[in-house]
Amino acid sequence: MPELPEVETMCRCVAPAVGCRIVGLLQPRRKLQAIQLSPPLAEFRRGVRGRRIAAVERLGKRVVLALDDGRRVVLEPRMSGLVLLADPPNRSHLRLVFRLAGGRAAELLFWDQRGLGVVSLVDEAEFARRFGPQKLGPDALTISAAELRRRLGGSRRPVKVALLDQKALVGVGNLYASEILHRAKVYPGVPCCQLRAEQWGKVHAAMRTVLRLAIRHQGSTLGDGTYRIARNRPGDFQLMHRVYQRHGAPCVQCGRAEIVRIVQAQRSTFFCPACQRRPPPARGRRQ
DNA sequence: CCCCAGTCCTGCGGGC
DNA sequence: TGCCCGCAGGACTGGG
Repeated sequence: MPELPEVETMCRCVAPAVGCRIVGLLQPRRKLQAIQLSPPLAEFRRGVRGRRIAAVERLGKRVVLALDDGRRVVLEPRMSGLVLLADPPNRSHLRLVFRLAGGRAAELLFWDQRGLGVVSLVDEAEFARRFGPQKLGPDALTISAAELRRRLGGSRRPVKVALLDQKALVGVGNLYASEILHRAKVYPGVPCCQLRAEQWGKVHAAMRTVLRLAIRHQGSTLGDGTYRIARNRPGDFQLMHRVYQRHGAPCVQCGRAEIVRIVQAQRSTFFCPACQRRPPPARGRRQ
């Protein structure tokens, strides 16, 4: 499931598409549901044909192609999508092919096994409305510790659930949220409003450490194997996971406890009960 | 506003 | 061998 490190890796891999002109758009129709395209294919094709790709940018967990007319193609991999220049995991789940000319890449591909991905062509106004700062918070790699605390510190939600809120900050998903809190030694169930400033500092530092390290390792390829990088190779940050999907295994940090799996907001959370102690109940005030 | 539950989708693994 | 079910969860929607 592509989160910030995986999407950053995709953006770096498709950077050679910058400068290319889009000369065609194909939607291979196999026995699969079509992914959500907005606007629909014919209008989308008219909109991108002849346009030059001026930039490839990451917006949280999305890949954005900035076109030379000011419009943007926003590619959302969601659960199992990939943005690639070549060598998708297979041809049967290839959803969208941008034919390119005049540069260093021949095609830009959107591949998606599960088909939950979404691809949109938007003008300036629609981009601001759907993907602007009202909808999406600052990037997890550039937000300051103070801003993180300001945006989440008042919430009564468990900190792990709040880290996934893309209105507060973008880029953190289910996998990295568990890894971040383990490094920060913060119990995932603690309400945000009970975290002290010093603990927000630790969460912020751990977030930067984990995400940067994961980018260096080109992201995490999980058991389903759908996440691939260039030349159809897996990432390797999964080899460095300390808690995610390691329930029942000993904690590599303390060696004293087994990693535990719980469910929060219908999603799996993994943590070490020794390193990430549940804080004592608040005292001193009635109720 | 805040927060939760349901929905979309496909592949896979468990149970029988 | 095959079928059904549950599960994986990012982002959106509807409702309390």
